[in-house]
Amino acid sequence: MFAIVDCNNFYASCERLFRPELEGQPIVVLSNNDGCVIARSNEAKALGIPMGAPEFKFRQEMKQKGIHVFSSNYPLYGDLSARVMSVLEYLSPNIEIYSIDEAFADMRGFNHFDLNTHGLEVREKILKWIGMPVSIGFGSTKTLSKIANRVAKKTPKSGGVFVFDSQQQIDNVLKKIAIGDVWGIGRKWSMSLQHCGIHSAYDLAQADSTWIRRKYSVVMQRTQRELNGENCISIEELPEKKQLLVSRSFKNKITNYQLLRSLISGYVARACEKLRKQHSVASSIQVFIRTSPFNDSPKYSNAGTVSLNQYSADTATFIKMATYILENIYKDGYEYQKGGIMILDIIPDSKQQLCLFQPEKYDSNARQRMKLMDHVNNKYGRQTLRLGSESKKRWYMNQNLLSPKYTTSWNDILRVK
DNA sequence: TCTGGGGTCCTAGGACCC
DNA sequence: TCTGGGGTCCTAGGACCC
Repeated sequence: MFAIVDCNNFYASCERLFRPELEGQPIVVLSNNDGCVIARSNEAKALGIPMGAPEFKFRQEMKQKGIHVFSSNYPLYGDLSARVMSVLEYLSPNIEIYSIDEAFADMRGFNHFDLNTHGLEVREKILKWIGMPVSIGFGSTKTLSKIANRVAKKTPKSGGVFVFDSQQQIDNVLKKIAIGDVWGIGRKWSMSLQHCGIHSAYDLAQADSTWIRRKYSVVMQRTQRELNGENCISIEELPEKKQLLVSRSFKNKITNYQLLRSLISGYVARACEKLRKQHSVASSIQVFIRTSPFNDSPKYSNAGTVSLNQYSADTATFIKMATYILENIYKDGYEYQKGGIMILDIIPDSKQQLCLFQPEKYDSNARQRMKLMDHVNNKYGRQTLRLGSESKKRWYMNQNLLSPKYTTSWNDILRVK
């Protein structure tokens, strides 16, 4: 048995938490750079604001309809997420944090529990202690628990919790779930399946398995098996990242190499922080830059990768590599709209193969420096210590509608009269 | 004027090896 | 005239997720 806990309209709920007067009001949260809508409260959904809507196209409409619009505030969301996750130990000892607002729980061994009651209790705790509304679904596979979660969310009388218990009940629900709403079936596959007469989750469960495998892939076949109660996707506790990506769209188009370089350096620094935080090292880095795909100005996009013959997590080393790549792919005369870096070939620090001619893990001086830098930055805030090549402002983004960092910044703490 | 960011897994095809 | 069989590794691209 699995459970999935999913925060309702997470980002919108976070913004509402410190602005209780917004309860019942429509809210949307914008992507980085205030580009497009990435989260909506139920009220905003009801007013017809689509997911992914470009902000500038809907600005008038949102204003007119009295929708409260926020820039995304990741320090706030990250902190509230961590608080919600910490309460989940009351649900099960074995939790997999699946995304910022979702976690799976391994419910094996809970056979003698009344899962519905148990779920309702945990839901109540999270609501009371954190103020975050969540939905919880229980099913015999991850895919079925996702569907149970959907039922919990859409059925008010469920109280936010739904448990699949009989096959009859599963069949009845699956018949009502549109194929595109199944976890693992996206837009492309959904269209194709419907073309073949498969319209509901039930249809997919009943379809010929070898045909699914042949026409699509093992991936979809797995989803089908999961719908039929066969466990194919297991719980993984905090899997380490195999690649790390940091990329941003720029506030204004960039035509200046120096600025681009300093931003790219900042991205590298951020990625290396993440790398060290998960106690890993890596040997390759990729840098990419591109012009806007949306306008008529000349298009250019390029990327380059370099590898080291040694593993490292040293920011300076990776910045050097990134700069080398950038020098090679940068071309004058274009208006760059986006750039990013990817750290590849990541392995746990403890498992690295030492080099025959350099029988030391990455340079111990560098290691010391990074340790110090992380320590200072954890204590006094990001970029308190940074490398000279990094831009002072790491992101170069629009965030015109940003809410305070209520829970992570002393300066932003809520004042109560 | 203005269109997000960060991940995973699988497959096919090419280069290369013996 | 006729030119094998069995592998590995890497990369790019396409699907998916939140």
